[in-house]
Amino acid sequence: MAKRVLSFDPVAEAHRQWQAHDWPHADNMAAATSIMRAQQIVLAQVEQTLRPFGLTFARYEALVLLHFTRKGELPLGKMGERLQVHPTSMTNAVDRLEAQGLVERTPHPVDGRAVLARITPAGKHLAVRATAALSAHGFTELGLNQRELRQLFSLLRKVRRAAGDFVD
Amino acid sequence: MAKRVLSFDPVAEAHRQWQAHDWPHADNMAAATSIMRAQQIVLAQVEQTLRPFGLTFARYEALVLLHFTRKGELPLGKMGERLQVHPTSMTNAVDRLEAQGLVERTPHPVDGRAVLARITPAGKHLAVRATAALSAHGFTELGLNQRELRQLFSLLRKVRRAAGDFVD
DNA sequence: CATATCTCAGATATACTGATATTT
DNA sequence: CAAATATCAGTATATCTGAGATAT
Repeated sequence: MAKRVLSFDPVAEAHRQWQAHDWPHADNMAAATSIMRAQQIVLAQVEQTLRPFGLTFARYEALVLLHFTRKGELPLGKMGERLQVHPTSMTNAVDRLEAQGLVERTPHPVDGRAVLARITPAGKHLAVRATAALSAHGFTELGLNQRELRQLFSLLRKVRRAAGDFVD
Repeated sequence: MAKRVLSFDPVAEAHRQWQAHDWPHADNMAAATSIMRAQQIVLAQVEQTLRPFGLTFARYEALVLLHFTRKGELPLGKMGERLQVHPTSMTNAVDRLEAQGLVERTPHPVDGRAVLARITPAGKHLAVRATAALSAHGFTELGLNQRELRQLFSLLRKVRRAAGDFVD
């Protein structure tokens, strides 16, 4: 990574350009671009924090999802649905987690088509340790106070709902 | 993609779990997770919109950056710095844009080490058309009013500043 | 000589398409 | 038989590491 710090806000600069060129929806473009760029930055920090644990963010998400499930197991299809990833990507992620001894595949008790991924004791242990590391870096250094954090969550929730992430 | 709509908000559900397990910084985790997931959704829409133009979001960003530059040209290094991508990724992106006839490489007039990427007339034309398409979909369907858009921009700007995206 | 800019080769991660086996 | 679930093979994209070429 270049990792260089700019002396100006690139999104604000782009916003000025969109307005100067009379391109429509400049505020929308700026908000969307902000989401993209903030994610890029947060993801880079998160992946750096997870690397010593041998986890990517995608695999960490899968592991924590299982950890938070009552029986510690879910069909791969449900996991992909929840994490919004392609079925083949889920197969791949579980392949890797299984190779690391963090989850294991077991047959579904009633639906012979489905396969369950179940988190192992080692997987639970790593999920806790990795989350503690993220709490110490990455995920907690957003620079917002509690009111702002909740405001941000609320706004992005609207975005996600409008985009069809969920219905309620 | 699974493209299935959940009947609950997965981030809110995770937030409940973090609180129930007494994991610290639950509000921070929820906000960060919201950023990741919103980006995932917006990016998918954007890439779908750009596909007919033969562009990915990464290449679109590079193209628009050149389009917004006075002379329509920039050294690859500056582009990578601005877009926060690895030098080799920039080389790769310009390779593809050049193969599509949207940019061309020219030697830097004074610094023999540097290479300029310059947007072509075809590149400018495509940048305008692709942006119009994004204005009609993806980037504009955030589901927020103007006040909310600016609030979101402002909050994410704080996040980006705290993460060292820029200084002002 | 040390640094900066770009490129190339190789490795890894994710995603998508299309096809297939199995079960419902 | 049609639909659902998971997997596999092959392809594409993007990222990163490490090395090297050229210029400052």
